[in-house]
Amino acid sequence: MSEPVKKEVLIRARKILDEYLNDQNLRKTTERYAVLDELYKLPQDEHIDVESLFLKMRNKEYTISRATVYNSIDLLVECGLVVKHNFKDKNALYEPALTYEHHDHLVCNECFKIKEFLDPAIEDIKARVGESLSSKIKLHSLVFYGDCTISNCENLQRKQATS
Amino acid sequence: MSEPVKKEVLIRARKILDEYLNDQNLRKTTERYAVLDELYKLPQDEHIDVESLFLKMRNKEYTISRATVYNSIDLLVECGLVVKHNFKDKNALYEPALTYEHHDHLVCNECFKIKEFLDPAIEDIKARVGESLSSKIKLHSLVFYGDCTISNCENLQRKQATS
DNA sequence: ATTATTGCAAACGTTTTGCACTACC
DNA sequence: GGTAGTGCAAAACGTTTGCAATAAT
Repeated sequence: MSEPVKKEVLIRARKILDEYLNDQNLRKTTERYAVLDELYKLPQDEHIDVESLFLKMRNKEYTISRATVYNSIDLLVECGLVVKHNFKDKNALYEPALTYEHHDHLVCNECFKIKEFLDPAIEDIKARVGESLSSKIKLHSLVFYGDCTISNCENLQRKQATS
Repeated sequence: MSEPVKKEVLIRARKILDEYLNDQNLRKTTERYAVLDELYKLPQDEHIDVESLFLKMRNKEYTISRATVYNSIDLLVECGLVVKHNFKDKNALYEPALTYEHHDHLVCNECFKIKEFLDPAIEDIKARVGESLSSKIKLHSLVFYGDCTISNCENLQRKQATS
């Protein structure tokens, strides 16, 4: 299993949030930092939805409301500390933004496991398209959906075992 | 403004639906063909959501229910005649699949206009990623989000005029 | 005639909102 | 002390579901 983000990254993320809240004259509430912490504690390839994050936090020391999880996570997306994904047909999923290089996602059609990849050619496409359609492209979302070709995929086996 | 799909394409689409319904032993209801027709009447770069399609059809000769629009459109996606998109934060949007070559989308951050593009390098990325992550990639979704660099973008002006 | 499909309205799950209360500045 | 932000519950929103009525085979 992949490791959660290093402590230094979390510290850097907290600092960025500090600055953002200062700049925007927003208040430094414990809830905002708590949501940041929880998201940055996720293992590398895990993506979480708001409801799961809410329940997870409720099961710990936190007393936080659903509405505040929604508000805080939106704020974290705005200041670039968290990335929001809208994969096919699913609720929004979130992951920390500072942790690793920018990456894209491959969703398995069979077990729904999400794998990450990085292919620099996407930047070339972005440059060409931005040029030809007169747009300064800020963000992209690239998702592949495929069938696993590993003969006994552990994710699929685990999924079958539980259903 | 772009033109709607040529009549030949619609005829071809209807034929494919015929065959699909035959093969699957499903019934040829007027509603299924009506939804297909309406979607294939859209101008090239227009994408529509279920509610708008439902209202549009209700305002015409059709008497169709929301549930049937949902059911029919799902069926059309399954048989490959219609493509479903999940752009950031928005409801699902649909467009006819047979009309033009496969293309991807650039969403304007300012006016939300959706432009289409085609860059073959995406297929190279797909091949590399499929190989390295052991997946037979079937589908992809590539969306760029950018700021328009056209000095007086007509879409933006139109939007500002109405707000 | 049989039964898949429809239309409607109610139910569902996620997200947003309104408002009184709380805690940050 | 003033007000941004919270918690809660209700509302809103897109979508799905159950079921009786309808229409395709």
